[in-house]
Amino acid sequence: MGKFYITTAIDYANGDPHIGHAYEKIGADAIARFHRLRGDDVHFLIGMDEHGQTVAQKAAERGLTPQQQVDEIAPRFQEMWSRLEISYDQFIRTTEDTHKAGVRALIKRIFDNNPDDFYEKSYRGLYCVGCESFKQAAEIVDGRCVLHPTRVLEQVEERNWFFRLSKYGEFLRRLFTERPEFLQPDSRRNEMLSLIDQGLEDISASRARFAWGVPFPAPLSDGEQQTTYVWFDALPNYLTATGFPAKGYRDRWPADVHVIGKDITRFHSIIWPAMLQAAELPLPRRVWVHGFVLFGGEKLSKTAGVRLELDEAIARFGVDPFRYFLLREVPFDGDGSFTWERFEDRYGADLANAFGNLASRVITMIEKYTGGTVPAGQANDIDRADASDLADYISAMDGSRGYLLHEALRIVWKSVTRANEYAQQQQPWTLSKQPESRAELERVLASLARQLARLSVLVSPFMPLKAQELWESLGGPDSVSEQRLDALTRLDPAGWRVTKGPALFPREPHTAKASSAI
RNA sequence: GGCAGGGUAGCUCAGCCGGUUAGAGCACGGCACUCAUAAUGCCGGGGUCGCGGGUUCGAGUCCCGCCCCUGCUACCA
Repeated sequence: MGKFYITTAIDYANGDPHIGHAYEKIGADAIARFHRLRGDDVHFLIGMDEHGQTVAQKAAERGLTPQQQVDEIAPRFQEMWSRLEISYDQFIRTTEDTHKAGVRALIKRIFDNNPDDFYEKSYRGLYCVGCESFKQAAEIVDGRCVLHPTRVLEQVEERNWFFRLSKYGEFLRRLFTERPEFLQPDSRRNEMLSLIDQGLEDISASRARFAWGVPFPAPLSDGEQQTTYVWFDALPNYLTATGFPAKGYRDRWPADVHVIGKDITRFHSIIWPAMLQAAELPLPRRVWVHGFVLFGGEKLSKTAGVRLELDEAIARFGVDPFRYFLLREVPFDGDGSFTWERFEDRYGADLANAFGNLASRVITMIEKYTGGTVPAGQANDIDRADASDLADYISAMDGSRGYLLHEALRIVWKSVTRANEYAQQQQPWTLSKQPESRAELERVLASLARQLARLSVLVSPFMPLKAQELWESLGGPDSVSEQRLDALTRLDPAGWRVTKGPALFPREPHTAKASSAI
């Protein structure tokens, strides 16, 4: 029991939300909901990264101001997150005044506490006018930018503020070594350690070339006013969202976990902690790096034409099955594939047949055999086996071994299978035909109802709507989200009035095997 | 190129410090059952454990070489 501040990467306002964005939000949402089930005071942050050249450029192309452009995109993300039942508590936008003020305060704080960490330096590099950015050696072939081979790279020199990241190599190495949970999975931590081994280079903290951003709080020595560069603008959102530097930010900061994609590991595990250390502020407790959703093994990318419409995926079976599928099929510590075939298999096997049908058969039997009231019964071996699974479920969800959401779902389905096996073995339908077996029948139905009630709670972080639907169908009090995991082994639905509703996960005629065979 | 991880049934994967007939889920086949969304349960078929050497009484499990895949190798927000 305590506060739990969870964040996701802020999304760049240069397009619509896609499945990659959705995967991260859905995973973080499951973690947030899990913590609410534990009784934690959860604060779940999502947001938009709205500054930078690309946004300004896009806006210019459309004859809009950058602000108009981002004002148009942010609501589209928010609508999608609502649709996906993402239970965020706060939606931050880097164009908010409080964020901009917070960024400047953070930078000033570094100037105050470690004045040597910022210094002016001329940055020389090959600048591609096509990309409007400096190019690294790997992106240059025959002296030309690989993306714009017809343009000539310009040798450009720019004077900027630099941040002394190199100073923090040893600090970060100790952080990763002494607090291995800080950065997970292990593979990501090892990559960052090897990066530190290679030696960290200082990074620029301001830029002259674009104005759509936060004015850097200190002018250069010649008086030139520059704009805060990406790291110092985007990363602090997690801190500025708490109100920093206003009093009270410490009620929330530090974040308990930053949930991010593997492409931005370095920013969150190297640059961000170094910035905070330079400002002498507490570091986040952990950074969790998830993998990517591939589409049939291919990376989703606009250029390669590999894309999957979120709308289409949601429309297929609804929001909850989509959430379930992503979190079950794509391991949260690595990459995984989305395929329609797999989605249909999972929906049919796990949701319609195993889980949905379990709910259906149990509720029907209670209606038929005990008049719709859940009978009373003592805990049995099944409850003990479920309790053991519950412990595994918690350890897969609480971050202690990483956020293994796919693992948690696998464990829940062990319980689903156990319930179906139990029903088959006990055969309440047979018991119902023998008046002398009445007590036995009630024990069995009570057991099945307990199992189902627990399942609806366990499944709720992943499928909040369906979990609530089942909870209501069982006649449970309040809402499923108000239940507590620590009370789950004592959860007793005896006396609840069940109501059989429509199938939880209807099997669709056109996906049934019978119709696919001609 | 360097560093890291991986290549195990049709598919997705488990197999810790080497030890009897290599496991799970899905898919597939058969049987049972009827409470249920033609759902469920039980049984079964199916694997040269990337390739080639080596160590060992014994190797997916250790060592060497090779092939293939993935990630990282820093200024894109």
